[in-house]
Amino acid sequence: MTPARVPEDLGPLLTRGVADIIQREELERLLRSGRPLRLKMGFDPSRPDIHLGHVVGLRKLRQFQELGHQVVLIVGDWTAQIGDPSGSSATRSMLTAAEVRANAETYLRQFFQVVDKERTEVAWQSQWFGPFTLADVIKLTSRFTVAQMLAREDFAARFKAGRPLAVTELLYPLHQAHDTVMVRADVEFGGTDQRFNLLVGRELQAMMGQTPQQCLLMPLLVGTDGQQKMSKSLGNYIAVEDAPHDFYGKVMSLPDALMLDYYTLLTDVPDAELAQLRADLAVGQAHPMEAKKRLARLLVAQFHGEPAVGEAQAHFEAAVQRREAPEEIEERGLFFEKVVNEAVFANPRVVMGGGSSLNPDGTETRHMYVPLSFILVYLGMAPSRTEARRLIKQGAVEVDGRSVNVDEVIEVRDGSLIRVGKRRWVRVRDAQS
RNA sequence: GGAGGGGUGGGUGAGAGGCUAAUACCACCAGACUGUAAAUCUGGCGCCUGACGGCUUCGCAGGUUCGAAUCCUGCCCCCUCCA
Repeated sequence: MTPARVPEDLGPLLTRGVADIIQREELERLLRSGRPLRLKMGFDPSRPDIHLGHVVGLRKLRQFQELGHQVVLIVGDWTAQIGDPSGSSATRSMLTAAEVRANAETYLRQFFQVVDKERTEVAWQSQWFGPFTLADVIKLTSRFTVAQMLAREDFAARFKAGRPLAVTELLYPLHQAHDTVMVRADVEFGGTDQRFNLLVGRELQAMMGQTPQQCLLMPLLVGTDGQQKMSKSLGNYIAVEDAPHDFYGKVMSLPDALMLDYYTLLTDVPDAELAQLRADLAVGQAHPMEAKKRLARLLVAQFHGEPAVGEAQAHFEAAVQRREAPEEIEERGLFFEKVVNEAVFANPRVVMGGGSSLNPDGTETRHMYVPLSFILVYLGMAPSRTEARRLIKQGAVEVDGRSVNVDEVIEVRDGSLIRVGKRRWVRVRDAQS
């Protein structure tokens, strides 16, 4: 086994993007020993999409790999098939074996965008939990007391408050600890919210005669809302596989206050430079927008490659900053005649109509005269006429570059361009059937 | 098995017979401003109606009332505590 490289300065590795290390001295000692370490990280295959929140930890893994350490990824397939009644959140449903496999595949593809595949071992939890019997479960659980489990603050809080706490939830940390024992982890990586689970791993290892793993806790990345941790269920996430221009846009929509966290946790921009940037931003020397654009470029490059950057930024500048109509506008077909008929039927007192006019080049253009609110609903740009009217009243709608009054009967031609809000555009086509 | 608490608009959560299409906060949508989809401010946020106005909503089904999310009955579901 080739020994791991030992950097002179362990500082950056162990401080940047690290919230806490349990037994830092011990971890340093291990790193200096040159022995390749087994770095454990688990994942839940019920959520296959990797977002930037996960990337924080993956980058840290990668940094360790660069020194020659080995990642052991635990696929939580067994747990995922059992389901998770955790906390107040809706019960996570059970997945079938096939779903788990498909999700794992997706996950791994994204995982290896950051983590080095050559230095990764993938372990499936069902390898050891598959043959687990009730006797094994009892043996495992008998090593712990309820009081130990209640040491976890959120368990204790819920218990004390009389809120539900499922028995299986108490088992979760034990599963994870057992995983640790099975792969003989030297270091386990996880978010700060995983602290308790990782600690249980240490205890179990000690009981089993293994050296307790060191725990590397990563800060939780705040999501695009600027409030809560990034998570798929909160919808405040930026997925690794978001299309480049979407990805770029989402980064730009981050509250300014979050920028430096993202720089720190997700890029390699040196600490000194970031300190300077922070100072410059504070006194107005640096422009927040420029700083954020740079962040967006760095991240797009990281996940989509350098070539995608220019296009993503150009798209943002045109669509958002200059509010130009996008290059490609979605076309939606309407059957003009039918729309007119139905609109007349609904509002017999309003004068409407349709027809076509001759163009200089001899072609014909069909058009119709109908209240705009109808058209917005037909186009799916508003869920109801009431909502459509609201949008129009608020001045959010433009047809062929003209703003419109509420329920004015307007001319819509085959090819008309309709804009709702700042960034929803549709080109109307007469589908004629 | 016993006792108690609760189900309200996307979420949290007020309301306890008319003043309530239903407080507030969050989310969301729009507008203004700007440096962006940041921040801030303003407006909106059931459906139908050009508008006046109308209609349908508070777990489900009935009932009492001139009038119910609010009271009664039955049912379904959730939670807590004691066994």
